[in-house]
Amino acid sequence: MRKQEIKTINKVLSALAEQNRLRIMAALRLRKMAVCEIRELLKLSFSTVSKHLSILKEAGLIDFEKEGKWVNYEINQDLPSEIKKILDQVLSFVSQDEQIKEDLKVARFLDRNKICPLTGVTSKLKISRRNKL
Amino acid sequence: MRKQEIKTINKVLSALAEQNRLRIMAALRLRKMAVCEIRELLKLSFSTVSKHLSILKEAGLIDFEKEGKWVNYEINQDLPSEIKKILDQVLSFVSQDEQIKEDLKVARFLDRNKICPLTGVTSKLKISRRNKL
DNA sequence: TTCTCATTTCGTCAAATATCGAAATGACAT
DNA sequence: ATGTCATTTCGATATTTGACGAAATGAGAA
Repeated sequence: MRKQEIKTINKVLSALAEQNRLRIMAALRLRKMAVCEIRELLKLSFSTVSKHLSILKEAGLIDFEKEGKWVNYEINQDLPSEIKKILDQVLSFVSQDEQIKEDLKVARFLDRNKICPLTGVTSKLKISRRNKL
Repeated sequence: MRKQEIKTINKVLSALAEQNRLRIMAALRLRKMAVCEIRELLKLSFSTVSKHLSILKEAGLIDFEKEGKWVNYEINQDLPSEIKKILDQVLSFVSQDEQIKEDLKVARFLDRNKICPLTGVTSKLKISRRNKL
């Protein structure tokens, strides 16, 4: 079995080499968050946020746990120490960034119960479900 | 002036998030190298190698100096300490990789004077130059 | 000046990526 | 079992990226 650290690190670096995913990681360092909260923070579509999360998950950087109808994402607590060091360095560097600072302020006050019902995609769903029958 | 650490780190991470560029960085940690040596190591075309080098340069990770007809690339000695820490962590991690280990062995014995003249792209160039007149 | 040759730039192509809206999923409440 | 709702998956599209060969560049040699 050939050692392929380069593959591992490549996945991690690729996952981190995107602004929205860095914002997600920075926010998750503050606290665990549901997808809809992250969506509100980044102002992206659900599908896009979900994709970003799956990339971070695939790289082993984050994990999730289900809580009722929500899925809470959090930074993986069992990261290999070398990867953890890199992540910490990266996140401590971006913590100086104005956008990230603002994100953290916003994230403190995000309330999933207020944010999530307000997406307004309900009626269309009903119709398409009805057609299926 | 808005602090944009996220842009900076994004450039660095994007530059490092590619296997061939990681191989280049690992090799340059061993010693400075000319483009043709790097080309030989990676077995890619000159244009591709040149592009990789420009991306690493643009991210501030490497520098070059001219030496006669060669251009020697080397790791930037004046990296901000936070970036240097990240780079060191990344390179120390990949140093365990089999491909990288092999690269380093090869890099020790690469001789630019033997490698570079053997590319065999000469005659075509002469023709195109002649047409220009 | 003119030639040579290492390197860079340009144009193109295929593959990968970021994004979206629509539809599917799946857990909880009714 | 049915409906609701947060989330994921799918399909389409626009952009970016990695790769190449051909041509341009530019410094040193002749």
